[in-house]
Amino acid sequence: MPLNSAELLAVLAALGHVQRLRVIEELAAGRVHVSELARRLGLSRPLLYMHLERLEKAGIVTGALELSADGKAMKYFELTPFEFRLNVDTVRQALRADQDASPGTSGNEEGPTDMEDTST
Amino acid sequence: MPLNSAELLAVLAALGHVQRLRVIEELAAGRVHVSELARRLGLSRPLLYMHLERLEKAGIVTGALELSADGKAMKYFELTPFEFRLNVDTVRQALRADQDASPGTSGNEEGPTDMEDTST
DNA sequence: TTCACGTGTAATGTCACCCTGACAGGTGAA
DNA sequence: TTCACCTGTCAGGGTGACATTACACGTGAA
Repeated sequence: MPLNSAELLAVLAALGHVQRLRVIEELAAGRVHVSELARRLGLSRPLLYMHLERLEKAGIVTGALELSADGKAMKYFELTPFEFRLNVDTVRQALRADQDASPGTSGNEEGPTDMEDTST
Repeated sequence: MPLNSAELLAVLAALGHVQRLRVIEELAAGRVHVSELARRLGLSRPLLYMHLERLEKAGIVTGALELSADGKAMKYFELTPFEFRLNVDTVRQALRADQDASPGTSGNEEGPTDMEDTST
C-alpha cells in the first residue's frame, strides 16, 4: 500500500536538507553513534539530534541505545533501506489515500505503481 | 547524468507541500490558467503564484503567457512529466556530483542507477 | 464609464525550521 | 576528585517559507 500525503510529505521533508543527505551518506557505510557522527559531519550534537529525529520519524533511520564494552551508554543509528518513486501517479495516489480514509465518495481503480520498495 | 544535491533538494522542496501536490494533481488533467487553477484549489492567486514559481524552478511545471480568443492575457501552466527515484544510491550520487564539480580529488566509479527518467 | 475578467507584485505578518550555547546527568579511568 | 567520554533537553535567535491583503494595469462587453 502506497503512502498517504502526510507520509509522503514526511519523507520529502526528511530528505530535503543537505545535512540529512550527508547523514544518510555517512550511515550508508555502517552504524555510528551520535557523538561520533556529529564529529564526522562537523555538526553540533543537538542539531544532529534534530536531524536524526526527523529522519527517524520518516522511517529512514533507526536509533538504538546500547551499552559499550566500557559500560557507557551509546546511541547507535543505522540506515533503513528505502526506495521511493516520485512521479505523477505516486502523487495522485498519495492524495487519493487521504480521501479513502475519509467517508469514501467514489471507488475507482487504475494501474497502480507501488511506491515503497524495500527490495535491495 | 543524475542531479547534484542542490537540484535534488529543489525537487524535494518543490514536492514537499500539500498544495503543490494538489497543483500537480490538477495539472495532470491538462493545462489550466492561473486564476482558474486558484479557483479550483481554493487558493489565493498570489499564493498560487509562489507555489507555481517553486514548481517551475524545479522543472515540474511550465508556464506560458498566451492570448485568449477575447484578447485577454492568460498564463497557462502545464505539467512536465517527471520520474525521480529516491534511495541511498541517488543520495550518494547527488553528494558526489557536488564534489566532482569542485577540484576533483578522486575518480572512482560504481554502478549508477539513473535518477531522471522522462519515459512516460 | 462601469463591470467582470485576467496578470503581476509589493507590503505585511506569522510560524516552523535551523542552529548555537548551556545545562543536567551518567560512566570508567587516572 | 578530576577528567574525558557519552546521552538528553531547553532557551534563545536568525531566516526563509507560507499566507493574506491590497494595489496597479490591461482587456472586452454592457
